[in-house]
This record gives sequence, structure tokens and C-alpha cells, in this order.
Amino acid sequence: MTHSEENYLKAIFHIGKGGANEISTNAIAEQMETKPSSVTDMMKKLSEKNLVNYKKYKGVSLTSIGKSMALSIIRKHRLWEVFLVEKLDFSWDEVHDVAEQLEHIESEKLIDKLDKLLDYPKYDPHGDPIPDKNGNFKVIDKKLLSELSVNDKGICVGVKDSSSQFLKFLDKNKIALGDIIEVIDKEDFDGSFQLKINANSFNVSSQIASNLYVQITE
Amino acid sequence: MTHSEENYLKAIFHIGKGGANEISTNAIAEQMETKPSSVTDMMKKLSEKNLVNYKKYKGVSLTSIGKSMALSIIRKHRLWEVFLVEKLDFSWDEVHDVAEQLEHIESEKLIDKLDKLLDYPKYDPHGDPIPDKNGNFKVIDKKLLSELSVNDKGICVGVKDSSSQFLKFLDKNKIALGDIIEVIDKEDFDGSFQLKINANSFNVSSQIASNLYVQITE
DNA sequence: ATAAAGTTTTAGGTTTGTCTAAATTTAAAT
DNA sequence: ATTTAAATTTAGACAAACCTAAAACTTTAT
Repeated sequence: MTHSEENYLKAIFHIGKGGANEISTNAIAEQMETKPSSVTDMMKKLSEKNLVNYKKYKGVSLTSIGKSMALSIIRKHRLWEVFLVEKLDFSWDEVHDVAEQLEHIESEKLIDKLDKLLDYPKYDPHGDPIPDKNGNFKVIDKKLLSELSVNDKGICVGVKDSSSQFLKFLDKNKIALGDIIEVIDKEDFDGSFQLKINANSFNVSSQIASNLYVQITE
Repeated sequence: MTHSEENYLKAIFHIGKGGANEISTNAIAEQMETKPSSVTDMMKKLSEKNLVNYKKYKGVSLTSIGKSMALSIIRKHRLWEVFLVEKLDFSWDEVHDVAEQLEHIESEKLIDKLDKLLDYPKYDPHGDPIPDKNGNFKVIDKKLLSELSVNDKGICVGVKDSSSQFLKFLDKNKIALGDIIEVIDKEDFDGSFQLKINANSFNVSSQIASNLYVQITE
């Protein structure tokens, strides 16, 4: 598996949200920041290798082998992110690019030992689940903050947008995973939210609310 | 810098032992396990980029930029080796191939933080010095065990051959870096050595003796 | 000093992953 | 039901890094 092949598998997995949906050539091209014609070339190759199901003009989906390879890369990516934050004091907005490189290192022993060093973490620094060796992971029942109603209460468990800008915004406003969030009021006019986060009052725009995941507690 | 370019710089550095000697195309080809014609191609490219001094038929040497890049890769390689042994419980014969991949990860911050995590090690698991950020490292005054005379005493500080076979042999015989070695007798006939290692008697072949570095203490 | 041997370079070809431009297929709109 | 628009694929090209075979240069040996 080349790095490029791995990146395509990962992209297909992410676009399809892990399901077996048919993914369009254009969607992959956009995600990979490449051209549709390049995607077509690669799909032929991955199809040859039985990693994707591909029929001309009909989109692609991962085969079970392709899916388990994608999960293995995602596992590596997320474990490395935890390592960077926990052991090397990176902040959560700095880890992505480095993990993007580290995820391609080939060594099963390395990943097993890293997993152990980190004490078998279940989630990465952005709240995304880390698949185990067999590709299994718990999907926790989370909702976007924007879907909550007034008086709903929950724990902040993840971010949808994990861009550096958004993460830095959260840092600046002292919003972190694990925080307890309560919806005090919702403004119909602009979709903004009045919140209580860890006992402090907050007002966040709908943009923010639709990029924060919470686990409802009551 | 591509991985391949980095590997060539490293190879040239290793062949020339860090000096400014003129390195032959064939020597590089052998080290890189590739063909001389491929080396020529790459030397032209590296020369274009001012990383090597290259004149047709005359061999190459690293420019100062090329040398500092080679040192940076070696620094990364050796730091990762320490990480694998110290933090992930790899044994010293298992680290090379993985470090060979990890050395190409691009992130200054990653290496700075790794260096810190490991508490700024000066030597890798095979006793080779780790260059600092500026490419400086101490060359300790070591000799091959085979150069010692009867009654010489020293500390085992490194290996010349760091192949898995040799390292496993040392493990099996409980010879490790830091051990105190005394030459009891030398057999002229086959060049074998009678040693005392950490108070135990040992007999090693000339092959072994010429692949172990010791620092003489008296 | 010259032939033989060894080394290095050139010339031309391959694979991988990308691209642009043109052709084809599918989907949408009237 | 056609036409138009959008998505996708094909065709042909390019750079990187490698290869083989042949040519050119150096070195060695007589």
C-alpha cells in the first residue's frame, strides 16, 4: 500500500461515514484536493486490488478489506494524535498535519506498543473514537449542540469541525471536551445559543453550535 | 526534500564518515542498494539543489547545506531509536527499520518535543552519537575491542555492526553497552580474545572483537 | 604507452501519481 | 422528449525515481 492509496481509502471512508454508500468521484476529488480524473485512475487501481467496488459512472464503495485498511489507518492517525497531545504537549489544533504523516508508518508492533504506552485510549483529542486492532469502536450517542432544546443539558464530547481556527476559538473561550453545557436560551432570529458552560454564561453563534458535539445527560 | 533525496544524503554522509571526502557513484549505489545510473541521476538533481558538489566522473561530496540536512536526518533517526527502546520497549535489534521510516517525518516541533521527552539523549541504543539541533555531537574516543592489548580495560560503548544477528548474539551472551571489559588474553592463532566482562569470563572470536567499540579506562 | 578492466554516464524505457483537454455518460430542466 | 448542464471517464502528457544496455571516461597492468 502506497501512501496515496491509503489516503484515498481514508477519504472514501470519511465521506461515506463508515457506511457502504456509493461515493462520487467528485466528492473524493474535493476531499483529496485533486482532480476527478486522478480519482478515476486511482479507483481503477484500488478496484484491481479489491479494495473498492467500482463501476464506471456509478461511484465507489469500500470492500470489507478496503474498509478494514481504512480503519487501520484511522486507528494509527488517532493514536498518534493522542501521543502528540499526551506525551509531547502538542495542543489539539497542532496534531493533525503531523498525524497525517505518522499514520503511514508501517509497523504493527509500533502501534501495539504505542497503544499500550497511551493506556489504550478510546477517543482522540477531538473526541473521535479510536478503532481497536479489529477495527471496532464505540459510537457514543452524541448530538450537535445546535440540535438541543432549551433546558437540555449535556457533556461536550467532540467537535465536528476540527480546523485549527475553530479549535483555537474554543481554547480562547475556555471550552474543552468534558465541559458541562446547559442550554439556557435559543435565539430564533439568528440561531445563536445562550449557554451555561461549567457554571459560566456564554453566548455562541449557530456556527459554533453546529460544530460542537454533546452527549445529553438529562 | 523527498524521502529518496534524504536517503541519498544520509548514505553519502555515512560513506564519507561525516568528512568532505569525494564519494564514488558505485559506493553510493551499493549503500543504497540501487544501480549506479540511478545514482548519477540523483547526483545531478542534488547538485542542482546545491546539496552536493558533483563533477562528472569525479565523485561527490556534501555541501555544507547537504551536510546539515544529513545530520538532521541522522538526528531524527537516532532520537526515534531511543524513543522506541526507552518508551516502547523495543529491543535494540528491532529499531532500525522503523526509525528508517520515522526519520522522514517533517516537523521541527515534533523532534524538539521528542528530544525533551527523552531527556536530551546523547547516544542512541547502539552507542552512536545524536547530533543536537545545530548538528553538533561529541565523538567519544573509542576503539575497536580488536585493537586492545592484553590487560587493557574499557567500557563497552558501541557496536560497529548493528545488524540484528550481531545484536541478538550480544543479547544472548549478555553483552551490553556499559559493560566493563578486560582483555585477559589474545590468541594469535585465530585472533580470538579471552575477556572478563562484568567479572565473568568470556571467549570471543575476532569477528566479534572487531565489531565492538570500547572506551579505554586504563 | 597502450590494451584491458573497471567505473561512470548517457540514452531510452517503465511505473506511479498527477495533470489538462476532449469525449462520453448521466441527470436536470424545460 | 429533447436539450442543456453536470459529472465522469479517456487520451495523452509530465515529473520522480528507478531500470537496462550501450557509450564514454579512468585507472590499472603489462
